[in-house]
Amino acid sequence: MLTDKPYHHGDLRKSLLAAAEAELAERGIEAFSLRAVAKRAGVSHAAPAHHFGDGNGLLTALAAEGFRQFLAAQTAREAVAAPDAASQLVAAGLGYIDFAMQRPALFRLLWGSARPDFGDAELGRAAAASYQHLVDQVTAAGGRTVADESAVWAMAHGLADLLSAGRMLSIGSSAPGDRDAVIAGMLRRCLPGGQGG
Amino acid sequence: MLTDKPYHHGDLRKSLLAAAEAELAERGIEAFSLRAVAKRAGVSHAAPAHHFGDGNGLLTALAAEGFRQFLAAQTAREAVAAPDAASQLVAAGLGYIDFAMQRPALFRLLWGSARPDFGDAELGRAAAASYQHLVDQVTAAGGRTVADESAVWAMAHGLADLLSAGRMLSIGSSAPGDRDAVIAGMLRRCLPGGQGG
DNA sequence: CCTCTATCTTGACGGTGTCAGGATTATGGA
DNA sequence: TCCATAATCCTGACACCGTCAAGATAGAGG
Repeated sequence: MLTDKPYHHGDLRKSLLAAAEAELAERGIEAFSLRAVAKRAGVSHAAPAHHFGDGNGLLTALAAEGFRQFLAAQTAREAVAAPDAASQLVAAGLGYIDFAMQRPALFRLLWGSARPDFGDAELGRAAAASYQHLVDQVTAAGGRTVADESAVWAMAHGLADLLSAGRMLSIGSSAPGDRDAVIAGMLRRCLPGGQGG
Repeated sequence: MLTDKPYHHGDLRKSLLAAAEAELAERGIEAFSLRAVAKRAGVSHAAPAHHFGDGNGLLTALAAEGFRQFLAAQTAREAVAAPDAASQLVAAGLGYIDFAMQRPALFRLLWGSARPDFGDAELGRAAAASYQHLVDQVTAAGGRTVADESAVWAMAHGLADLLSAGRMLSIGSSAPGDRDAVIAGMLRRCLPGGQGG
């Protein structure tokens, strides 16, 4: 059928995920509305239930996809960085922060929301893959202790959270090139082999 | 009148703030309900409006009070730390993280929510005081650059956010004493005078 | 004592998530 | 080809939510 509004959507699941991310970006996680997502996708208010169960189910699926893109942002930076382990680890941190600044709403969903079900298998795999990547990078850079691993992570995450929320204006308002250099310097302070810990 | 339910509450404003924090801790910011706060305070659903305007107004007032306690958590750690500037700065970081772990919901309200009105005068003062304290501490410790200031902040904030959300189990699950030592070591990596930046 | 104001309640409105039941379309075996 | 079955989507309903309007009650000041 080629009417204006076919009863079956085609790929509603994908459309709903895209609409959900757009709604998230425009209204924020705290004003997220399942009915608004359905309306944006041009579908009835109860349609999402057949694909995701409830609102948290939709956000769980979106978070799983988000974690994959989060990891991709890190590997994208690594691909254009120097091949030594330290540079690769710094590049991963820059990718971590890229993602947070370019898609702050999604970053919030991944790290600052209780709505996704982190017991979900698919989300669990995506999140674990992203964590494993961190561990591998730190190990390759000579990290041995828990502090080695946690330090770079916390530094990258702290910068990502503060910058994406617009709370760290001193760095956030500078030009991207300068910003990268400053951030890289801070990440390097946390590389394995630092004092303490 | 000494009946069971006097028409006037006495200090409803304070009761509502306490009820709001309890609701926040139990249900999270994303499920925060103004009516539930009113019910917990034993008052009608529209009563909060007379003291705070709307829901965001209540959360704005709660955030202002939260920032004061946030700063107090830092100075409490400083009071029992060595007097040199570096130790004081590390102590402030430990207090930052104490607050996040002991009152995660409130920490989320301060740093991860769009609901408080950060243009509000009282909240602005409280937040600025907390930021100024950081700047003073870093300056006293010999910090000169933006990176000096941002590095300790980001490290403390990253640890606080990840630990309070239960995402950094390697450190979060260890005993408080050991945890403090590890965290202090990581904070020291970010002290002014570090390489880079 | 009486008025004025602050405080709190009740009632209503539209919006939201979720469930039940019905309508429409695709699928796969006869 | 035809039809039963499943998948997909819609309509309607319910309780809860935030907010506004209007009324009731209590305190404060002349």
